[in-house]
Amino acid sequence: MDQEPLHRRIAGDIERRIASGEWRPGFRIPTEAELTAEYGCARMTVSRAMSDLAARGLVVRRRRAGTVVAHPPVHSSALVAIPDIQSEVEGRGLAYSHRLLGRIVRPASEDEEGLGGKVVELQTLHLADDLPFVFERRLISLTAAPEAEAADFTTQPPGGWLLAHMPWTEAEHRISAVGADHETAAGLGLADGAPCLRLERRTWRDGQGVTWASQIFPGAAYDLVARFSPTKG
Amino acid sequence: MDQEPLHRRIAGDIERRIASGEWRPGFRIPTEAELTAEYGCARMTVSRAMSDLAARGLVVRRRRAGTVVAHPPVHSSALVAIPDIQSEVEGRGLAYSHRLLGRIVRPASEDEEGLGGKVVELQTLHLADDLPFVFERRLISLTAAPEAEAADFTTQPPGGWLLAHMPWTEAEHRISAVGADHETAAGLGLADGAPCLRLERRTWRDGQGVTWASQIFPGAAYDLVARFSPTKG
DNA sequence: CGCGCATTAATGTCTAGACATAACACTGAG
DNA sequence: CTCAGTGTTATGTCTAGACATTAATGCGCG
Repeated sequence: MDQEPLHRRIAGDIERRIASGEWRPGFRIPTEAELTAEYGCARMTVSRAMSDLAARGLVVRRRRAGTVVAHPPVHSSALVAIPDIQSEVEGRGLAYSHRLLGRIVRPASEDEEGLGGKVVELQTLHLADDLPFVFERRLISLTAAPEAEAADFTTQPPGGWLLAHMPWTEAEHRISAVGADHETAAGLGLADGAPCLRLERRTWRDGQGVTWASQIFPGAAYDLVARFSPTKG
Repeated sequence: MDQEPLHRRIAGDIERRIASGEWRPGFRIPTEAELTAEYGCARMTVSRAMSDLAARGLVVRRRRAGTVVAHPPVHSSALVAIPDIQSEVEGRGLAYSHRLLGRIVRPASEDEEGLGGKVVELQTLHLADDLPFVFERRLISLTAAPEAEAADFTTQPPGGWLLAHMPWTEAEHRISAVGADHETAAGLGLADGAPCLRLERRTWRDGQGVTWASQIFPGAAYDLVARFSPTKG
């Protein structure tokens, strides 16, 4: 009944004392030598435990000065995960489906320069149990992904196709609230101007724009939710 | 000019090959024995490099089966950081200020049970260069934070006060789009029903509810934005 | 007093082993 | 053919050392 390796137990002991508030930020933790004596093990074992805590940002280590409990970051620290639509729908136990509403190939306009010369423009409606869930407008760069011109987006939604075919190296998300325009409202079955959550997503691969997507969720039906604790990455 | 420790160099070499796409997800990385021979070092050194990569989620290690490049997570993987309002405003080079619009102490209602018996209810308006930026409603549990009854929220906004006085162990965020109700619209200087971004935040300390906050941003004026690359945590 | 230098206490890296453990692969019995 | 046992392989943990690096500290000199 060993189960837990020693270095994990040591790290856990320390973490518990930090989480409980017994050791507040700035508190200087016992040295490796002291912990080595306390646990009766080799220094490397203690060292590994402490390095792990340092890597997770719970403590700060400095030579000669010792190891102190880290001050929690003041900024950010709070996140929301943005799910893949299909996983999200299926995760709620609903049947996922989608309909391709429009598809044209056209030259990129001026403000879409990053996507190169030619793009595919798509309109897709994502449904959960046959009810409209998300209205998506998407541009895919044919410079970055020429295969997209031949891809069949009626069987696979464009997001899933891209995930499989074009890994990205950089992305930008933008979340905002908008009133539904006429086309969106019609697609989602809402009144014009109804509040909706818009998620814009742009991705690049090595500096070349790959895709731009605007996904619009009915405000009443969908929330982005995240639950987390500060110590867990 | 050594600078970089060997284990870091090894991990870096591997990471580069993963990032470049040379080693795709599922690819089986050379074994520790092979890398040990290649770099002419002890196995522990290679092991540490690989453990670090595994801890960061770039590779998956299994006994006997070896180490393979991890498949990027389908869910999450995409995040938005939620900033502290004051930092956000000041980060844009604007002057931050706030006004306490209302403050009462009352018993918690039924659906606020998690907050305990008595709560402080606050309405605060956050301003950027004296223009309305966020309308915030907040409840603070007096069970979890009795000092809140005496705190002066006209000098320090409740979010900042809590950050300093009550560290949380768990939090939940919820982002949604709503139409501005009459009170909110008045505070922000919008028309009733104008689309707004609502950020709800609940925090707990050891299972005891600490606070609930609803922050409403004018849809036209504010987006949550995040830019990132997949390998960086 | 203040400045520079040597001391030394702490972490950082690395080695060459050892044994433990998980899981794939094979083999022989039924 | 199937299944249980067994061997093998790769990772997981741990040790007892060694030397390197950093920076706080104290000390002596001017």
